[in-house]
Amino acid sequence: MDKELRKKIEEFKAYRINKPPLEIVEHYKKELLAIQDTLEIISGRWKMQIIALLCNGEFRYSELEKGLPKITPRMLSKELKDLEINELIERKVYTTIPVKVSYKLSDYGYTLVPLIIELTNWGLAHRKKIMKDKD
Amino acid sequence: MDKELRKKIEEFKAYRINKPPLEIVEHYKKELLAIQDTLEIISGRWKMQIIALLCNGEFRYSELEKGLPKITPRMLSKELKDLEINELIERKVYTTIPVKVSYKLSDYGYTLVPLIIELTNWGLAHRKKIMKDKD
DNA sequence: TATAGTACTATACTAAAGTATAGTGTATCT
DNA sequence: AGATACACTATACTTTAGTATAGTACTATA
Repeated sequence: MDKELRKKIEEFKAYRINKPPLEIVEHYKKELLAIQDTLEIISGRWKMQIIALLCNGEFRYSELEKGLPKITPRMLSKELKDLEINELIERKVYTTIPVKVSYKLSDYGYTLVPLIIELTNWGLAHRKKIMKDKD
Repeated sequence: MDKELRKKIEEFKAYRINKPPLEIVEHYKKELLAIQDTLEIISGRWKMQIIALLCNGEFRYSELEKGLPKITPRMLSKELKDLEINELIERKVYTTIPVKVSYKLSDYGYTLVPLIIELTNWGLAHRKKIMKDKD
């Protein structure tokens, strides 16, 4: 465990409160809600795969379909709509014939980067740990 | 958007690849899997609430029930089992009569701290943004 | 012998997330 | 007139997550 992490944990522990369980949950209510909000926005089978694609450029609907061969159109359009509602991606319609629609990560979408890095790092480390524990 | 964040985003963007969609998803396969692993471990209605409680001390099964009045015993014991399997929490049995069982966050569990902080901060900022956008 | 306390487990159900498959609207090309 | 391209939408279904409610195993105390 590196020094940076230790420090963060110690800082975090400084906020602990010594109260009965119900009061603790109440005390962290706002933070817990924030966590659930975030998780709702990025969880699910497809959200992060779509975000990963759009981190690498602007793609058309049909290109996204090619990148995710197992997604159904219903799911793809629903997920894109959700991401757009949360302003993480931008949808642009080209009035060519036939129409083309392209999607890209918005500047706001890129604010997810630190979170994406943490999710990735923790997951990679966890896999290593699980493997090591098996021996 | 602060300087730190900008820097992280620029670093992140340096890893972008210019390839067809299918190859991009393939290229980030390992990282996407890691993200899904992490999300699976901390997602759901109860996981973070339990973790939040256990960040603040050691609690008995019945105390956790009091902290989360709406959880069913089936869910509570299932979630605790999951968290224990992933070694995020430690279960200790006191052979008193009647038996007492207590749970606490493990040292490994505390490695989630940076992630918890990111999830919280992003969620709080997002709520602010959504509120501001409404005006 | 019956009741109570602790930490659960079992069974059946409902709700949410995701899948399968077919169809729509617009406009060009053959 | 019919086929094709693109970006979806509609309906029905299955799977997973979570809920409701009752019951178990152990032992002590009344």
